[in-house]
Amino acid sequence: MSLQPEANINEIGGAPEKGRARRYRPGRIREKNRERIIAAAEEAFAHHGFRGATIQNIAERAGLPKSNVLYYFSNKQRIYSALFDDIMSRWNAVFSEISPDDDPAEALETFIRTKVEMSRQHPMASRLFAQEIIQGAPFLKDHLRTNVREWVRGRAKVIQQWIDDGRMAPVDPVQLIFLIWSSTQHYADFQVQILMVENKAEYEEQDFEHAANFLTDVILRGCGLEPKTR
Amino acid sequence: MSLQPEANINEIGGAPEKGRARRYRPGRIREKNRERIIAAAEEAFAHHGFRGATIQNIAERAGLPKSNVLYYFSNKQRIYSALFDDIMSRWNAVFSEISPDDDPAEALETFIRTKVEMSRQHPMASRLFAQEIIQGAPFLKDHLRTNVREWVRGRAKVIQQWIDDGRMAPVDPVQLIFLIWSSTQHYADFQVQILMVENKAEYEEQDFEHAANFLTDVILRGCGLEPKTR
DNA sequence: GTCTATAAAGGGATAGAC
DNA sequence: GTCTATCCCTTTATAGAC
Repeated sequence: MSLQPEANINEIGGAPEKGRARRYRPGRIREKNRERIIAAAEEAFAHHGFRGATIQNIAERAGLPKSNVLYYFSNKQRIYSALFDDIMSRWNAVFSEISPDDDPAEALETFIRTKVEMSRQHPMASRLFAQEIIQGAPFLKDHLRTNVREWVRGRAKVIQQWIDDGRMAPVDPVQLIFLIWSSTQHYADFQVQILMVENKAEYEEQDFEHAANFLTDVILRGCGLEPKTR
Repeated sequence: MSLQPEANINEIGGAPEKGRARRYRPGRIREKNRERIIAAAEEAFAHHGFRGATIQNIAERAGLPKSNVLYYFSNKQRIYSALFDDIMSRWNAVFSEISPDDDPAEALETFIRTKVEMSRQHPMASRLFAQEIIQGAPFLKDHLRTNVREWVRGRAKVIQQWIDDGRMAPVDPVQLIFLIWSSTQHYADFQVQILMVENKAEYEEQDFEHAANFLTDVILRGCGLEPKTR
């Protein structure tokens, strides 16, 4: 994610060191290290929250000395913020492109399945986000109040239009969005509980399909719709 | 919670200090302080997780000096564990007394409404529990693997019986329990997000009723049932 | 039972050698 | 760009005066 295209801007300005034919582009190590730190930080913060996570721990996970981490990100907060740039943009992309002309069942099913898929592919990101919200959203409060709020209002409007057109049962659109968020994210955030209850060491591919099918069935039927797929 | 009945055991052994007619029972201050610490710790741990919370912060919230907190609970872990005694027992009581003879719609509706009510009355407890699970359940793993697992199996069995008797749609009982957990706890755990999106400073009484009505409608209909109340 | 003092360890962040 | 050494602060926990 956020990898730049092959032709790197840095190549233009960078003087090849002492004329030797180096195979590295300038900034390449930088990029790689930043990514390793980002990945390590996602785990650390998801595991312990902002205060509980330590730079030392992030450095260890990234396989770098502590001061190296602080060389790339000048302080703890910068690391934390950097994580949410990726997360929020991914997050925003789901269910954004709906219109009143779409088929409600199809659109909602895609929304649910995409969210379950995100829980599968980015569980750490989901947990990190959950931590931030549970802790009172100190860093994301503004973002929630503006961007997320607008996003929800936009989607709710479309759902309300479907209801007004008699194409689905009259349920509160905003609550419906909350229901889909909570039920799908649960598979990432409460993974340990689910695994313990189901007596498994880890998820299998079919578990997510099963979960997505279940949620699609119940929620769509709950909205007076019939699932299209399968 | 966990308040003992009026006749206090301690009264038997306690010598009334210097013969004066004291109005305190021995151990009464102790009890009161313990409760204040418990309440303060719930907030602190819910806010910052185990590592992120500090004894200093708990002491401040409780209005006691730090060493006083460590006098009552010998270390940080003891405070943390003590919290879950209360939480897990409350938690266990909900939806426990169901039988295959019960009406599915009525039983599920009660389950949903009780859980929403718990989110309203004990949001800190819910957040604390969520934190613990997201962080990998280091303290509750055993409890999940044994008690919670058995609890879910028992309830799922009853739901499955309802399905086999043709009294509700054939949905996965365990997934249904997860759905009800996640969707109801969401109102406590993600409170900040919900408030920001709905542009409110705090919840009002009607919000919870509205949420409970919505969830009852959608989930019961999703299970091929009709809500009884209202 | 309460509180001050303090030991011992760990945390974030910076300076500066390489 | 990398890494060691280090400063300074906070944290947990204990000792011991009151």
